Amino acid sequence: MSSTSTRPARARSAEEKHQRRYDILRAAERLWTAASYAELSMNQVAREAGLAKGTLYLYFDTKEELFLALLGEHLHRWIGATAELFTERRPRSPEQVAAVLLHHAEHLTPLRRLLVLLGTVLERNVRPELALEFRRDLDLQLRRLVAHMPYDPDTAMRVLRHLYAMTIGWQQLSESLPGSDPVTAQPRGPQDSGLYSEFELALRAILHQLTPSEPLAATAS
Amino acid sequence: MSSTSTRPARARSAEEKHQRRYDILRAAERLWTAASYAELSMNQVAREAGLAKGTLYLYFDTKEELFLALLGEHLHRWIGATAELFTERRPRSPEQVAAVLLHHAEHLTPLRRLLVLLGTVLERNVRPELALEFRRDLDLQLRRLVAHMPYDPDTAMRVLRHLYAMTIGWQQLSESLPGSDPVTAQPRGPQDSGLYSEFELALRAILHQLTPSEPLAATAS
Amino acid sequence: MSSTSTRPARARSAEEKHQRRYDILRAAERLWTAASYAELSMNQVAREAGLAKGTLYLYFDTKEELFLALLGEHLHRWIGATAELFTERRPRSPEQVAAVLLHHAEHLTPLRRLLVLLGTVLERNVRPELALEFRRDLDLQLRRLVAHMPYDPDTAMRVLRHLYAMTIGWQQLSESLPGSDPVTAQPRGPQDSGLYSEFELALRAILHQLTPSEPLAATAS
Amino acid sequence: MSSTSTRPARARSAEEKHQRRYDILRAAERLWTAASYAELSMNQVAREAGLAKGTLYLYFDTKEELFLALLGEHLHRWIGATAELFTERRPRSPEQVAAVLLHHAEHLTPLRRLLVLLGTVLERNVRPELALEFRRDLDLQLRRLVAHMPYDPDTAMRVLRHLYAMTIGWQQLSESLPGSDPVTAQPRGPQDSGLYSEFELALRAILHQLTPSEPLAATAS
DNA sequence: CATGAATGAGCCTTCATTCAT
DNA sequence: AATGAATGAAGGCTCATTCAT
Repeated sequence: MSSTSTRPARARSAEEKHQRRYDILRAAERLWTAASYAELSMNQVAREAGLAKGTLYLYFDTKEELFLALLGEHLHRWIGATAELFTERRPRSPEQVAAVLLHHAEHLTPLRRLLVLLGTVLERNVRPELALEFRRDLDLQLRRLVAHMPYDPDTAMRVLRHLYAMTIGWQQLSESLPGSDPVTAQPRGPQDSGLYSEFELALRAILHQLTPSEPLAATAS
Repeated sequence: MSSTSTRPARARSAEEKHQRRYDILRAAERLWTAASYAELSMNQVAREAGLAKGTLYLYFDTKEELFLALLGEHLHRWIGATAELFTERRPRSPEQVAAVLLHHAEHLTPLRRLLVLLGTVLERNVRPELALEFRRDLDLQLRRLVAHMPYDPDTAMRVLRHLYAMTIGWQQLSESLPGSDPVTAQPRGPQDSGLYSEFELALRAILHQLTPSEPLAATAS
Repeated sequence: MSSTSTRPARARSAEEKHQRRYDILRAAERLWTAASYAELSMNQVAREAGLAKGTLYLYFDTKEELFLALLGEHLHRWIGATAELFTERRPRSPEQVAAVLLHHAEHLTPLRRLLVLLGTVLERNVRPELALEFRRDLDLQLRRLVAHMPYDPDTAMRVLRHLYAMTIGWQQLSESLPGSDPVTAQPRGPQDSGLYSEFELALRAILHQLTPSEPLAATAS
Repeated sequence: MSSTSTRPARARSAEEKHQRRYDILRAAERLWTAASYAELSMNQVAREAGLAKGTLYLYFDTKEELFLALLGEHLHRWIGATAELFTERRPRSPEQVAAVLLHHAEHLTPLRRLLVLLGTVLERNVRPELALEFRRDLDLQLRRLVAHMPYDPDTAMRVLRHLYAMTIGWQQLSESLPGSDPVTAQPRGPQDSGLYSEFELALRAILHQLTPSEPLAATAS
C-alpha cells in the first residue's frame, strides 16, 4: 500500500497504465528485497501494490513475466548508470575500471538475486516471444555499455561476463553463510577479510589479467 | 525408473538398504540437474527412482533431509577426491593448484547448486541434531582439505571460497546462455574462448593474486 | 451438491458471503450426521457444498475451525431456543422442566457429538484467540440459560450436565442398535418402551432427584 | 515390548496362537488407555506387542477387528465379574444393586471408551459376519447377566440399558472437560460434587424409578 | 508363522490463475 | 479496467494394508 495513496481508480490513458505497471513492479521490488521468489506470492505483491490479485494479471501474464520485467528494469538502470559513469570518469587502470563497475553496487543486491533467478525459474513459464525479446533487449543494452568501456568490444564483453559470474557467485556465497550481503557490506578497513573485499579483490585480479596495461582510448561517442 | 531395472523388490539387508538409499539419491540428483528445488516434488523423485512416494519417507524423514544427504554426499566426494589429488601431485604454482582444484570439476555442477540451497531451504525442516552433525562433518572435511593445500590455512580457505563463488557464478552464467556447462564443457582448442577457459583463467588470476610466489612447503601429512 | 442448486456463482456482498459460509456449515453438518470427524475430509465437505476444496479455506482457516464454528452454531441455537421456552412456559415441576429441555431435542443430535469433539480434536489447530473467544461465548450463553431455569445456578448447572451426559449416552446407545435416533424418534404411544421414553424417564428421575419439590421462584428477567 | 519377554518365536500350536492374539490385545489395551483410536497406529500396537506390523494382520484382518475383539473381551470380563457378584451378594435395594453394578467400575474406563467407538468407528470396516457374531455373542452374555439380576428380565435389561447410556454419557462428558475420569475418580467426601458422584446419583435415581420397592426373588441358578 | 519394506490412497493445505461481477 | 471469490492442481506427508523374503 505504501506510497501509492493517491492514484486514479482506473488507469485509462496509456500513461496511467504505464504508471500502474510501474507501481506493481515497485511493490514486487520492495518485497523481493526481503523474500525469495518461492516465498513471495502474487497475493502479497497485490496487497503491497494496493491492488487486487486479478489486476496484476492485466499487466503481467504470469508471475514469471512480472519478475522478468523487474529484472529487465534493474539491468536497464544499472547499465545506464554505469555507462554514464564511464563517460564521466573515463577510467583507465584496472582499479579505476573496477571502481566504476562497483560504484552502483548498492543497487545491485536485488539485481544479483534476479539474475540468479534468470537461470533457474524465470523464462520457464514465459511466452517464448517475450523471452526472446528480453534476450535481444539485454544484448542491445550490453552493447551500449561496452561501447563506453575503454577496451575493445570483445575484451569489454569478457570483462562484463566475469563481473556477472562473480557477482552471482559471491551473492550466492553470501546467502549460504551467516554473514550478510557481500557487496553492499562496507569494507571494514585495510585488513578486512570480509566477503566484499574478496569480491573486489577478485574483480581487480580479473581486470589485470584481461586487459593490457595500456587500455585503448575510450570509444564512447 | 531409469537405470535401476534389476534390483531386489525389497531391501532387506543393511547393504541393500544402503543401496536403495543410494538409488533414491541418484534419482534426486538426476532430476536436480534440470530443475530447481522448489520445482522438484517428492512424487517426481519417487517416480524417477521407481518407488512409491511413501517409500522415500522410509529413508528420509523430510524432503529437506533428502537433499541435505545429497549435498553431503557430493561434498564428501569432491573434497575426498581433491585432497587425494593434492597428496599425489603436490602442486606448487597457481597453475598447478588450479589444475588440481578443477580436476574433479564434473562433480561440482550439482554440488554448487546444492550449496546454494543450504543457506536457503535446507536445514529448515531438518532434525536439529542432523543439521548440527552436517555442519560438523562439513567443517571437518574442509579442514582436512585445507591441510592438503600448499598454503597456510587462512589462505587455503580463502582460495576455496573464491573457487566456490566462481564456480557458482559461472554455473549460473552458463545456464543463462545457450551454451552448455562452463566447467564440464571441454575446452575446444588453444584459442578457445568458451566459458570454461574463462572460468579457468579467472581462477588462475585469483590464485596468483592470493598466494605468494613461493608457496609454503606442503603440510599434508 | 444437495439443496444448493440456485445460488450466485460468487458471493460478493457480505450477506452472500455469510450465506456461503452457512452453506458450507450445512454441508458439513449433513455429512457429520453419518460420519465421524476423522473420517470426514474437507474434500467431501467441499463436494457436498458444491464448491472447490480451496473455497472452503476462504471461509475457514482450518478444518478444526470449520467444526468449531458448527459447534458454536448448534450451541447457540439450542441454548437460545431453550432459554426462550423457559421464559414462555415458566415450568415448575420436574416433568415440566424435562419437557422444556427436551423440546428442541432434535437440535441436539449433532450437537452432542460435536461437544465430544471439543475436548478431543477441536481447539488443537485453531488460532488461540478464536478458541478463547469460543470458550467465553459458551460460558456466557450457559449462564444465560441457567438464569432462565427455575433453580439456583448450581443446581441448574448440574441439571444441564446430567442432560448432556444422558443425551450423549442415549445417542450412542441408539447408534449401536438397529433402532433410530432415541431423542428425535417420536414416542409411539402410552405403552411405548422405545429408547426415547427411556431417555425421558431417566431425565425425569434425575430431575426429581436433583431438585427440591418446590423450585425457587423463576429468576428469568 | 513390556512383559512379553519370553515367548516362542513362532506360535505353532493353537494354544500358542491364542496366546499371541492375547498378547496383541494386551498391547492394544495398554496404549488405548492413553490414546484415542485415531491417534493409535497399528505400528504402535505392533511395537508395544514386540511384534512386526504384518504379524498383527495374521490375527486380525483390520484395525477395526482388533479393537472390536478388545471390546468383546472387556464386555465379557465385566459381565462375568458382575454376574458373579450378583450371585455372591444377592443385592435387593436399588442402592445395593447400584453398588454391584459399579463395583468393577475401575475396570470400565477402557470399556466405556470402546463402547463409544462401537457406535462410531467399529463395525465400519469389519466383515459383516464378524459384526453379526459380535452382536449375537453380546446378546447371549447380556442374557446371562440378566438372569442373575433380582428383577424380571425386561426390567433387568432396561436397567442395563440405562447403565450403558449413562456410562457412555458421563464418559464423554468427562472427556470434554478439564476434569479427569468420572468413574474411576474417587469420590472426595459427602459434599463431593465431582462427576463420579453425579454419575452414581443418576444411576441410583434411575434404579429407584425402574424397580418396584420390593424386587423379585433373585433367579440366579 | 513372522517380518518389515513397500505401497498408494488419502489427508490438509497453498497458491497461481481464471472469471463472474 | 478492476475486483476478489472461486478454482483445482499440486504439495509434503501419513498410515492401514500387502507381500516378497
